[in-house]
Amino acid sequence: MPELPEVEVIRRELDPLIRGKTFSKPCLYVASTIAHPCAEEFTNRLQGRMVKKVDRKGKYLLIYLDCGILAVHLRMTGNLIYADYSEDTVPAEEYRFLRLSMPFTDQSALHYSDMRRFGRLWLVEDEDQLASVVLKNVGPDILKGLCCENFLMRLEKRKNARLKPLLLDQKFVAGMGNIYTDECLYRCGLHPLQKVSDLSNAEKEELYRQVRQVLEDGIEYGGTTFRDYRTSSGALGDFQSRLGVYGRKGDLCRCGAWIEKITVGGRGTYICPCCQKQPQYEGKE
DNA sequence: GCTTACCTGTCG
DNA sequence: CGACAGGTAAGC
Repeated sequence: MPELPEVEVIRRELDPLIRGKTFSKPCLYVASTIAHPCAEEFTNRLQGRMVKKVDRKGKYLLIYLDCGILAVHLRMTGNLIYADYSEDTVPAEEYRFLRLSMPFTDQSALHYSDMRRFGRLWLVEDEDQLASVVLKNVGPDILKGLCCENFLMRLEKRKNARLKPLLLDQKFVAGMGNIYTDECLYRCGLHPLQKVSDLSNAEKEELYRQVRQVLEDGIEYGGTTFRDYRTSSGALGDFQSRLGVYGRKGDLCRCGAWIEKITVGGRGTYICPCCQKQPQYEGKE
């Protein structure tokens, strides 16, 4: 479900809600939800821990505790739900796919629900373990640790890569997913199968700008709700109304051409065939 | 690289 | 009924 903007919207909402709260005993309904350590150790060690802040790297939500870090990856359909029982605002529908409940010592709780069960949580001891166990294949966060020079250097090392698979590679840069990658390339007028080596310097710099801009726009509009995405208080995103190509096969582009759907790297991919020209490569393609 | 696997639901 | 879904890891 979520890409960087959705996780960031959740982070901004969740941080003031749970900062300073202390976890009581969690209740785990689906053992596979916990990636590290084992289920029993996870619940034992989370109990009694106090939330210091909620952070993020790429698509990982990082809940810093007075001792250790709770990391969450929502994958496709994961949802974090904040519930305050003195207000009772969360609709029962949100609890259909409940996998883990993490109550606080007051009358509130953080729940994890996940229809497809792909999402995972980790509880690690410190930054070192976070880096080696959770974030070992995660590159710089696009909106945090990535200046233009760094981005251009990284592109230089991946000259032969095609744009869409590269942007989706979290080790290259962290945060882009299927929706925002398509939107980004559409805005740049670049075809997803284009190779890095064919870009001009100006196009590379524009790619850097748009990679960041499309994510910032997504955050500004509260994320994209295509199906399951909700913020931690159950709100829907609004960026879906501002998408240029994603999910819009058959619609008209500004230029008057029909938006098409193709497959790139096994992912459904939306393009304007007029604004994003198919690259013509010689030989074996 | 590509394919498969992990899961469950929805849409055509 | 098959195809597909916002993600990633593993195995050719």
